[in-house]
Amino acid sequence: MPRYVTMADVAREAGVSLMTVSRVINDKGEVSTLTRQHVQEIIERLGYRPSNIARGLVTQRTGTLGLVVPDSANPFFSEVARGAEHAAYAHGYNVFLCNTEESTEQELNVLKSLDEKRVDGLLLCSSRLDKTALHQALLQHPVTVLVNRWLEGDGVGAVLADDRLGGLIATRHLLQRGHRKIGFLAGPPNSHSGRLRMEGYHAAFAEVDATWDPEWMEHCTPMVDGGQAAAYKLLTAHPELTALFCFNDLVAVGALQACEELGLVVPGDVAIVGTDDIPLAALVRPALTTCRVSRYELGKQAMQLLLKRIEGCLEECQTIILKPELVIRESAP
Amino acid sequence: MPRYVTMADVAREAGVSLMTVSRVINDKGEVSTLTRQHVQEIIERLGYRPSNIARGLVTQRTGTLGLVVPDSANPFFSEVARGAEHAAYAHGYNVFLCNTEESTEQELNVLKSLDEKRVDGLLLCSSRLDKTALHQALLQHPVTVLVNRWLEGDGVGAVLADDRLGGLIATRHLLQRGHRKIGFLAGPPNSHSGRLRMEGYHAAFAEVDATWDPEWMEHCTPMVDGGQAAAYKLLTAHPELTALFCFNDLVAVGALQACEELGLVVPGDVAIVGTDDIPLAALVRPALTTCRVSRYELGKQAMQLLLKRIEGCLEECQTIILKPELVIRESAP
DNA sequence: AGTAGTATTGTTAGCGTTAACAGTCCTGTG
DNA sequence: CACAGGACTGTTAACGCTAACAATACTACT
Repeated sequence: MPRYVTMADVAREAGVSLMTVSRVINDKGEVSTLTRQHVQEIIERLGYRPSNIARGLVTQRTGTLGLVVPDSANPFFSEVARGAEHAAYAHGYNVFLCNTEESTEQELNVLKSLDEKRVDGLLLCSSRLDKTALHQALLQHPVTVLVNRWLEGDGVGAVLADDRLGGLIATRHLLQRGHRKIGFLAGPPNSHSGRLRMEGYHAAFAEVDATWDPEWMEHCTPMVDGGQAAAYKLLTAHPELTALFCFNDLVAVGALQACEELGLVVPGDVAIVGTDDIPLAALVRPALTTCRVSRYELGKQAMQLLLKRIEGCLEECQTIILKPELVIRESAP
Repeated sequence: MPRYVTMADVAREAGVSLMTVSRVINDKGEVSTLTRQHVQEIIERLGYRPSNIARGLVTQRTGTLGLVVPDSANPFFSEVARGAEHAAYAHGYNVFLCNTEESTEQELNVLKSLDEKRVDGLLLCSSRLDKTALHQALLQHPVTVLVNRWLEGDGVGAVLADDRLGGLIATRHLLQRGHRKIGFLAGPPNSHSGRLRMEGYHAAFAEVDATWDPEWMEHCTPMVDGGQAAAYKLLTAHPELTALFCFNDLVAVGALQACEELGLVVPGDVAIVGTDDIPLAALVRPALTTCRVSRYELGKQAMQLLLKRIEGCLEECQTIILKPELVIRESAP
């Protein structure tokens, strides 16, 4: 088993001290160009790679960040992750991308594990933990930024889409087109975004003095089959519904499928509005009307906020709120 | 800045030696139940989390694996990643998921960075590096498994979809339906899978003594817009084509869009076969006929192979080949 | 030549953990 | 009662690196 080449090997080979090699590696001035070149040659020749873990032990910084998402295969989060990773790379950080698989238990596991890895910071997307559990978990971590989740009180950063506004403009659009009986596929019961969208949904009804029925709402897993099952149930139980507002686009695609099964034409019989504008939204037929916040931007801004916080900006770097816009396509013209 | 709690803190508080705490943490027998409980209490109370990096320094194992993919937002790789992550988690490992953004430069960066992080093993998907560069890069890494890429010679593991067979059965299907002029959207020129699919594509023609024209092939980026542009070009230049075989499903979706633009009906005017069976494939209209290898399985098997290799199985744990199957849908019935 | 100042290099200690070995304290046996 | 042998606990020295300080060599002056 060939050991890794260490700095000591390089130093011996080059006939200089450890510190000189260290200075060359970290480009900390104070080394004559001659020795620098010589050392660099040896490094090259020996294929030396400094050990980040030894370095981390002494500097207390690992150059590593944690990025926690419910499901990295979900196009929403994969775009957020891309934005976040780009920003991190640009600053010389690496990222641990962790899935919670929508399970709070797994989420706690992942947080613990990132803690033990001594990540320099944490980007936590759409946490499903309740307030106290989240608070408790974050106590351990030095610097954290939440995405799509608000936690009152102490200094964690947050980047949010204005979900209430999203629910509002989506529902308002449907009401403007004359719909009055609008179902809501609400996603997981413990989703914060889901609750805010519901608020917006209700607020839109209030704006036009229309009333809504709590029976028109149905929770579901935030995926295609969840949306399909919930839409099927809702449309069967409430044939009076002429529109559906959906927790996200995958759910909306599920709703599309349910309509097809039930022989309902979209948007003729039922109009459908999704949320997120995932790539798929434009590709399904009919293409989805949906509520967009740039996911890439969300991830990028969040990571930049995290990096600023790591560098000590705490007062000014608290919360960023991104406004959604409605993308009107065929499913609810 | 509140320091992390260290093992020394726990030891002092509990009135025992460092080693005793270490033994409790690692569950290495030889500790009386009484002290064990006592120490565990203190650990709990102090919220102690062992430092993986200090541990890594002495044990020479980080409990961390590298997973390198061209684009984690691509549904193909995100499923592979899921499979791989699950397998890794099940064995107590964490995973660095890294994107190469389809750039060889970025790929080298990422590999270097993982090396410096001292990952215990490396899963490298669809590497775009050429033979010597790849070989060179892997010299540094202790244990590696390649996915979707073959590298002759020395001991790296590999998990492959039988891409040649995939190209063969897809093209054979089209030939059986009477198509004779079949275009090929070949993906990036340096893609190994692409080359193998081309072989299969040619082999299928040979089976029925038909001939193909090299002009029917067009390279493209492996994404929707790449496929669209290439399909547009190909179908304009060669109106005689009645079918397209595509590097992957995203490319196939692009081809679908190109047909729409050109007023060509799928499958009536042009039949389209994709590869990979990403979730989108079943959702677009017309739904895509495509060639599937379980991506989740691919990732899982690859990770299991990697873990076995880490544990020392080198002879028996070389190569796994997964056979694809054709999923027939509307785009090429 | 002597000296202050600067550029360059070296030395020491310690980051938080574990491997390896060295005790210490029992318990049962001859 | 002495003692082997297990059960438990402690001590020491790394792991590979950098911060902080110490030493040396060189430069340009007076």
